[in-house]
Amino acid sequence: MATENPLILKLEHGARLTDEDRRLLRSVAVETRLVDARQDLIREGEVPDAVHLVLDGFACRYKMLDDGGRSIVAFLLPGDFCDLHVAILGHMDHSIGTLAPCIVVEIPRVKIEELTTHPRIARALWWATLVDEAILREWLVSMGRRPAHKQLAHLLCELLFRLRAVGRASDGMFELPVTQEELGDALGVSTVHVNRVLQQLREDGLISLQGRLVTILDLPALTRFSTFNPNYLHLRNGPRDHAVKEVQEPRLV
Amino acid sequence: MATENPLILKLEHGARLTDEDRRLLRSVAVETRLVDARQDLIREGEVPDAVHLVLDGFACRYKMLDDGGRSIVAFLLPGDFCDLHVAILGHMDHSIGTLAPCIVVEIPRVKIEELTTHPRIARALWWATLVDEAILREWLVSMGRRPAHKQLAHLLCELLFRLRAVGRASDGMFELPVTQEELGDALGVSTVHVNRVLQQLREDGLISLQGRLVTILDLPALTRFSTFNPNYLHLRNGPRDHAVKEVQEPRLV
DNA sequence: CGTTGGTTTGATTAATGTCAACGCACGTGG
DNA sequence: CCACGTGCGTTGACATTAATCAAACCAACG
Repeated sequence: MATENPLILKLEHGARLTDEDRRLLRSVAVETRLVDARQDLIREGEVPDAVHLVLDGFACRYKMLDDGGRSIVAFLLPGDFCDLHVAILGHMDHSIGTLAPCIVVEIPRVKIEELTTHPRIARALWWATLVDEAILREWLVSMGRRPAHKQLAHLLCELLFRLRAVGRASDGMFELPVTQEELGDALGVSTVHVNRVLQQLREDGLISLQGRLVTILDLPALTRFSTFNPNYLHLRNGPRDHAVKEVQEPRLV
Repeated sequence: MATENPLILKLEHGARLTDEDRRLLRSVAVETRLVDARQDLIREGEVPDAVHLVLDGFACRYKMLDDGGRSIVAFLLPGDFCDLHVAILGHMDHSIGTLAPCIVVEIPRVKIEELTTHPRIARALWWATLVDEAILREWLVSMGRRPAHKQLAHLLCELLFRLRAVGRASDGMFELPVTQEELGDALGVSTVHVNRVLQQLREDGLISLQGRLVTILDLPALTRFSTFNPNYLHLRNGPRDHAVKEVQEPRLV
């Protein structure tokens, strides 16, 4: 099922979708576009009127600093929206760029408005936004209170869970098409330090790296080491676990 | 106008409210409750069904770490919602506690749903959520890429702008009823270091501290020093600038 | 007064940054 | 097929930032 639309796979965690919902969601992901690695999808200050959705690849939100440094504040994985919100905020306060080659869709704003007339989809999109926020909070905790090796270990756990939720990881293995410099920009740490910390995790037998393929060798140990608790991702236990009992839909908006 | 309902003052930055909207918003802020300093409003894991709104005082979102440390991931100022979202996510992935004595309102979920049937209010609440997210991103940048003194300076600039937006700061002065330990928990820095960094800012003539009263002595210099750019707060230039031309209301939800 | 919570100081150590160089794989043009 | 350039990973020596530990200090308050 790894080739199923990652958006749907993801949103299933946020709301109980009907076949009709799924059909509708599939219909927005038709006019795909292939974008090279290291291309900007949107830049800080711009006012786009379409919403970008990543269907495949690896992208990020980032801010440039005046000293030329870059701070990556989020990784965007298959199924992630880039700028669902920007219509309300007016202009982008950060940029979005690909890290690896990506398949993206540009969804016109009217289409989004149409989607959100469907209560379960609207709820799922809210859910996705709020999970993004929860991830930001957890990154802040990592950045502020965890030493670099635990921070990196925590990030790898998060990526494993998020990628698994969209069928992009299996058996503790996933692709991380990112340079150590980019990792450093996400961790707030120098490239040199990323390299050393990575070595330590390998020496400790927690992970292995073959090219850009990450293998989590001992997830329980890595989880313990980084004090990772997946609660903040608000995923259902099993992906697509339809056996969970029905919850009311509190149409917040 | 500093005693006007801070929620309304804040939301005016996010949408063009009508008198009717304002009347409605005022009506939710009636059954206020006084909460002592250092009390939890909600704890991680709980599933509250009311929404908390801070009307006065100083609160924070935080997460506890297993080593006993605390990470403060947001400051909640007058006009800020604590948990507008939690209905959708199910359970809290962090706690919320007061730092100073607070006046809070608990708004039942139905009331929120009623509010969001009004398009301008719905839009304003979306806006508030997205600004919270933007603030998180900026904190992440600060944490990852700014040395502690710039990080602290940046935070003070942010607080000045946010408090000014709700009429709680004037002339570059505002109350910061927070201990240095709590500041450290927010900056991801030890108490001792907060103290030293604070001294430096005072020695450099950028700020002054009399008790819990912060005075920004040289805002342009502090802004430059911390590379603060208020864009991410998405405030209108002048508070309540009704001269701005009408923008369409993209009822996202 | 003595206690308590918060701030301040100094000495020492640990984490991470910076600079500089090297190695290695890959691709490209001669 | 080879020489070279380029991007990325790796290493070592050294500098800086911030953590830790411990103590002193200070004001508020019962």
